[in-house]
Amino acid sequence: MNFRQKVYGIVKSIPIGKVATYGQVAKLAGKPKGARAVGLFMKQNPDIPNTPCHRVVAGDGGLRGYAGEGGLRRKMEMLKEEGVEFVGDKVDLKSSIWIGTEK
DNA sequence: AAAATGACGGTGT
DNA sequence: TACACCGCCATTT
Repeated sequence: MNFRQKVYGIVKSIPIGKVATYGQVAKLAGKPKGARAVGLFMKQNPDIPNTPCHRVVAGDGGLRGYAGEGGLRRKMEMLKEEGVEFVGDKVDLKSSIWIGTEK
């Protein structure tokens, strides 16, 4: 499976009301340092209805960007609507971060 | 094949 | 805490 396929698969597994960081997704995909590549995939594939790229945020909880309509503003609204807790303009990671493949 | 780019992350100042 | 730099990865030109 290609790296980007893994990334999409992981992003699709993020539950509603939770978010994951680019670094976290990259790590789960097998590339702990591939956070940058993850963001690149999101930007180039925001049209995939099964890939909630808006649930992927930066390591500090800040929103880096969103290729869909409304940009970052819309992205934040969507997350809030799903139940993600916000602290100012950032996501409250300590309570809304997704524990991928948690065991 | 080589260089440039970008929705990142960590470290240093 | 805010800004600047460097290192990483995959894609695109």
